[in-house]
Amino acid sequence: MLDHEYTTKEMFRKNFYKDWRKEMTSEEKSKITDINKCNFTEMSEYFKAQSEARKQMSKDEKLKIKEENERILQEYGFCVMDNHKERIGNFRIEPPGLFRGRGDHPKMGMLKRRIRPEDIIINCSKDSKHPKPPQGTRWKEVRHDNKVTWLVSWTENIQGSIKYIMLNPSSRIKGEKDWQKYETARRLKKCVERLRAQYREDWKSKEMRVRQRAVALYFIDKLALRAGNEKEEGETADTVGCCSLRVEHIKLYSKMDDQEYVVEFDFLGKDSIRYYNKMPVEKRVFKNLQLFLENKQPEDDLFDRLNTSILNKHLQELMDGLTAKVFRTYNASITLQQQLKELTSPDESIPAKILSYNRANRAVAILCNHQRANKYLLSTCTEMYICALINDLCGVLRMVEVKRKAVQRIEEQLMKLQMQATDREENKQIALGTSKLNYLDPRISVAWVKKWDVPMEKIYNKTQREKFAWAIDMAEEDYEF
DNA sequence: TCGACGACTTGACGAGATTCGG
DNA sequence: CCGAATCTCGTCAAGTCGTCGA
Repeated sequence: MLDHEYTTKEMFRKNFYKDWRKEMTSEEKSKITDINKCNFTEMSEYFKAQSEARKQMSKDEKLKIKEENERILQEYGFCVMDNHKERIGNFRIEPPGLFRGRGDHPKMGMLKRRIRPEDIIINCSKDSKHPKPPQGTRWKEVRHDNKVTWLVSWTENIQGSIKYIMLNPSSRIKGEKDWQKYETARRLKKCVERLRAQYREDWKSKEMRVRQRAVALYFIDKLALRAGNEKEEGETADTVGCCSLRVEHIKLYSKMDDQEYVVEFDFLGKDSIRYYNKMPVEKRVFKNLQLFLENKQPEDDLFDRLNTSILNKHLQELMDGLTAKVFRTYNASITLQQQLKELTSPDESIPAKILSYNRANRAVAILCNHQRANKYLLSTCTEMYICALINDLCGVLRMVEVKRKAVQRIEEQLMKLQMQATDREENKQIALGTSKLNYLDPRISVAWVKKWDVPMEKIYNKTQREKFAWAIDMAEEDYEF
């Protein structure tokens, strides 16, 4: 880990040293008294050499390893559920190591223990043959709970939370759940205008808790914020979502440039990814926010009469199965559908259509704030490279006398390059994967692909096609979210 | 109502595999 | 066929949300 920045952090070193001491013999304890005097480079070099050796392996050796991995997958990577052989998601146990939280995590550097058979709970049906524990050991428990989907669980020692082994996204049980999720979002589509009218009405309520609820819901709907559960202080990095926003996370401007009633958001969200946004809001929202801020300190809750449990109970009353996160799914999917309609032109080429698709996908990723670590410098180099390539191609086109077909091929290649360059340029800050995998009803994409005769694999790779098999099966070109 | 706990989804990230131009 | 660029896929942390008992 020595190469990584976090090993220089005080918290990381302190936590690591504290846990390390617990593992020391008394002799080591008296000898090793200061982490800053410890030199780990020899170990570091050893592991670097190992990874170098791995890179240098011959084709044959690499193939051997690949075959061995495949054998392990075949042996441990599958189970039978309801008479179907299903792929298991994460069948390898998590190895020990030093915990790396994200952001400013108070527990970074702590020792993540090795998991032993005695930590493991197996969950299977009574009559099934489950894996035996290694010789001379035993499982913590073997149970038969058919109300849950996990096959194996254990308790992790950093946060004390439970970890699971579950099925792959391609499995029936995950696919059905996914489908259900999008069906709930589609039901929201049918009543969202009613709900919007309702929360706008609630902005005027005489009850503070109702107003707070209504403003929070407006943010969740309009900005696709997450619900924002309370977190235990000192246990995790300090991040927030909608309901847990604090006074210090927003700023109000009655006038900014040419806009009125602007709210500026600046906070760390999930995974300590920064959310920064300036949004003009309606006057009534603005006035409410001013009211919520009255007589509060920066570290006070913005919505002091609200939490996720209250909000979700309210939502449940408005629509069966409705919770805060459904808004993210709904808004992401509806945005994709609208954008696809808007951006796709019937007579453009396949590469151009794919660019349109990615642009629509990108609009959603931006809505959901799915950012990518900034690799600007690197990208700039590739951009220059691509520009050079394009120039070369143009030169070729101008200078050389070639047959019609060849010209056409080069032109196509040029256009494809340009499309890809544009795509890459626009993609620098934004990661499309998460929204594609978790928020976009796959049937929208399937329908689009069928309608425009775009090959499915241009949109979904192999794993994605497996995960969305249900949708590929189900959706025709006229599917409407 | 409140907090703890349990189950499940969502998320960034990086190593290794694959692709592609020369 | 080689090396760089890109893609894929696994990993595991960090969320959401429901339930349960006091």
